[in-house]
Amino acid sequence: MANFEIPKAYEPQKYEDSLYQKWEESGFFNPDNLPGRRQKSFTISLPPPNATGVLHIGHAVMLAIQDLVIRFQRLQGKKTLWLPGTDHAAIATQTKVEKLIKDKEGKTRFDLGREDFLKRVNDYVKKSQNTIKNQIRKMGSSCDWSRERYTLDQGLTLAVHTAFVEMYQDGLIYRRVRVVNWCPRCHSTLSDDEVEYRSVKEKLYWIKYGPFILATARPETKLGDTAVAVHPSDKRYTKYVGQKIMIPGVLGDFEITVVADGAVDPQFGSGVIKVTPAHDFTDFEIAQRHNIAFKQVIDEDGKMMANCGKYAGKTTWQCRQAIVADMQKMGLIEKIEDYDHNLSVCYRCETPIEPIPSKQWFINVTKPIDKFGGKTLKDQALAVVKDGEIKIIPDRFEKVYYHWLENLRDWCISRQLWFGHRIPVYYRKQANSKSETLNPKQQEEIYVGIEPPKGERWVQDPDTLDTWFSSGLWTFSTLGWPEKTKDLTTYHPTDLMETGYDILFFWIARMIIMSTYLLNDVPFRTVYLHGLVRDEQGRKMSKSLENTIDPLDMIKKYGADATRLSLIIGNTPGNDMNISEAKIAGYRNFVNKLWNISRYILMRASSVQLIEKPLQPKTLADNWILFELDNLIDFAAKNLSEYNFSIVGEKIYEFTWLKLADWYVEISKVKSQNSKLTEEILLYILQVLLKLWHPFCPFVTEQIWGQLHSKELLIVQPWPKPLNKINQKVIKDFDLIQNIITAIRNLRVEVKLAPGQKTKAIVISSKAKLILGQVEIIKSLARLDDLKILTKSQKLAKSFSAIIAGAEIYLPVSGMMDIVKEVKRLEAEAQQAKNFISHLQQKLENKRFLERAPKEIINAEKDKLAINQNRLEKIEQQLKTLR
RNA sequence: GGGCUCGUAGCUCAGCUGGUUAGAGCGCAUGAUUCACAUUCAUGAGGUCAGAGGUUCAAAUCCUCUCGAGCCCACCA
Repeated sequence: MANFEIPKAYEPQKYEDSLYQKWEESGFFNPDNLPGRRQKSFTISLPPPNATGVLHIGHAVMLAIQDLVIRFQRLQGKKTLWLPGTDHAAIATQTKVEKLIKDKEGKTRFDLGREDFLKRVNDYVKKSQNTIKNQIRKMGSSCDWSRERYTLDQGLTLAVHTAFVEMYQDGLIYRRVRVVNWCPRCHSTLSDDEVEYRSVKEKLYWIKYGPFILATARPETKLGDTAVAVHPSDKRYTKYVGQKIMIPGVLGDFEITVVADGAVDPQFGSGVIKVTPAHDFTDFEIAQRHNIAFKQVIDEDGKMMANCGKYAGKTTWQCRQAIVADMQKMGLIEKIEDYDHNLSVCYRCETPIEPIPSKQWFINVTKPIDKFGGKTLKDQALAVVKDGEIKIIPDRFEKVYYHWLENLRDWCISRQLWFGHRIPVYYRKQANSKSETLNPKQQEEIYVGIEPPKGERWVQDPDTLDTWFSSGLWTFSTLGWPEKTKDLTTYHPTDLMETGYDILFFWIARMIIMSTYLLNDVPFRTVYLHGLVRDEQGRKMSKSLENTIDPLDMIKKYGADATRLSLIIGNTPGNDMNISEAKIAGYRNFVNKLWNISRYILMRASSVQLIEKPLQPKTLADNWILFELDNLIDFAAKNLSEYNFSIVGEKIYEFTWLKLADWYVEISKVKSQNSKLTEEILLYILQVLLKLWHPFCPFVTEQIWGQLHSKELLIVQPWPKPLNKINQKVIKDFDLIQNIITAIRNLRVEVKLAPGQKTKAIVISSKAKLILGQVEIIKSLARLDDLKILTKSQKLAKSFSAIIAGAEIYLPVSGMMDIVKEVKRLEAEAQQAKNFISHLQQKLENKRFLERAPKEIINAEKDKLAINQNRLEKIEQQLKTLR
């Protein structure tokens, strides 16, 4: 016995923080400090959480998976870099701070002014940024904090400006008036992807429209109508096409043009639509095709403009009520129907979107780029996935990606937010201008550059860039781009991008677009998409349902290792997973089991040391467990490098608990097995197992490793190598021994023997020699005081029996025996065997089966038949004896 | 309207490119506690693999349809 004490139960809270500190101090999170010669690099860019965020279960999955991969690759001898950072998340952060100020002081950002407001936001970010970073540490994430970045820091800002200028110079960034998604609350544009849809019950108004009757969900936009459109082949309306018609309206008659356009569905409604070019995307396009004027009637606050007469100043909703009432009075409403409608809302504040015309900056995704041989941004982004330069897991998302890209329209990148990267564009104010704050967008003279231009009267564009513009550069801006740094050449392209499928478009696609254009290279080789985490009933977690699971609570209660295991095992890529506290508690139990297995091994070892020399297994059990371990090492390495995490976790779990703890450890307690070799084998298995488990549950494994008198931490150990010495036959042999033991235990329960009570047993088997060799083990694990082994069947006194493949087992009767019950049990078994035999016989009599099935299958079926026929025979003999 | 995922024991899920008498964990039942661990151990009950067709010697696994749950995309007023 070793002369040290290990606590009976593993208490993660006692060790985790100091272990993390030890790792950080070791410097091994930084690839530059890793020991040994490491040629290949392996890089992951951490998807940067919002700087003001707090760790939620979604982050926890992401961190668990990425840390698993990075730790595995580190054990594999790679130069591993996991680069962390935070995102300024322009719209999310600004919205959050605006709300805080509104709630506390009742002020808007406009009350404070740009400068003050930004100061408040930056202070808030600074204050809360450490929260998320420390929470990332709590998960055990082995990321290189020395390379940590923030999307608004100096280097990344330079990258953003450089990217903008380069794209502008290549003509890929342009400014134009178009109808854009406008959030009246944020007071900003949104990209198409930042718009979400809510299905709502609304009204559909059928209105009389001059000679037409048509339906609209938004009668207030009638004030901005300039045309009516019908389908070119719709004969009903041909006579009107090209005409200008006066339409009676609530503000008097107004003139519209009738146009024919393919966008109209003649089957739908009356086949006529009113065209409001300024406040509808389709209508804007129709108007452009037919050169129709547009009339803006809704302003940036979502209110009706001065040109709307008595409706001016009303919100669109108020205006709708008023205008409908007025139209009803005028008899212009034909009917009103209930209507299920998709309402577009802002993805950050849920405010309904108003399409309004506005002059904004866009990225042209369909312009041929000279230096790429005429390929467009779209083409390039499509090609790298189609050509397999980037692999998406699971691959079904590749289709989703193609579909999105193929339908991508120009990306609106300017935002009227204050928080974010200011657009590096400057306008020259006219010298004679009186106004101090002249709207720069009306100026003609423009300068686009990384640094502000020299000279007088230059005013910077007030707008900021879409937050996804800067995160699109994340994989390389964090490595020093636009400088040609050593990090950039060493670690880019990154190897893995691991994130939720919900930001495939927002982020993954944008990164690919930006990287293929700016670096002429992919940002990453593999994309692994995880699913959403839901509650145990599969519901989305939300505060209102009170079903959220806070990973920090779980870490406190069950430990980071258990939390990680529960998020990885049973989780497959692309599919949502359900999680419950019970599941986490289950893995807490497992972690404790691993702890106690180690405790047993360490306490029984006469000297604890790393096993470096090759082992020579002696017994059947030794050979068996080492064979299983060898298989496990290979299986784990292969599948982890292919990103099959769950199955690997399950297999190591099965090995640890069901094979090692339940069998080998129990066998090692048998007196006859008590040898120095057994101790060494146990130590060896432990040392291998800790390495295999380390990527999954780093804390407990590192803590146990600390007992093994290793010079170096577990985190930088080499991945284990299989011994490759073992004979396959041991599996079958050991199987028989296991089955005999289980069968006896089974009989003991059947017979209601007290667990502590020893009994006698007789085993009849052709493999008597094998069994004889394991007699001590069988006696011990099955609690026998005597085991008789016979080769041939012979007449025995009445006894309980278990007939298994390869052996007959008899338990002599002590006292009275319920013969009727025992006969019943055996008859049931006989019947089962008969059914199976006839099933096999049918199969083997089928000519087509014999002709077409592969030889191995046929032979396997024949073997099964023989075994079961033999078994049936034995059962019937026993039945005869009993009767 | 287009596309995708899922439907296997009471619950959560494994079962890959078709070939075991369909598995695991939790829960449940019975029993066990000096001897690493009750955050434990032993044993057991529980499923015609959503339904219907088809392909095949062979289908939970491949194809078609139906039903049910959910997600994504789309300019249908």
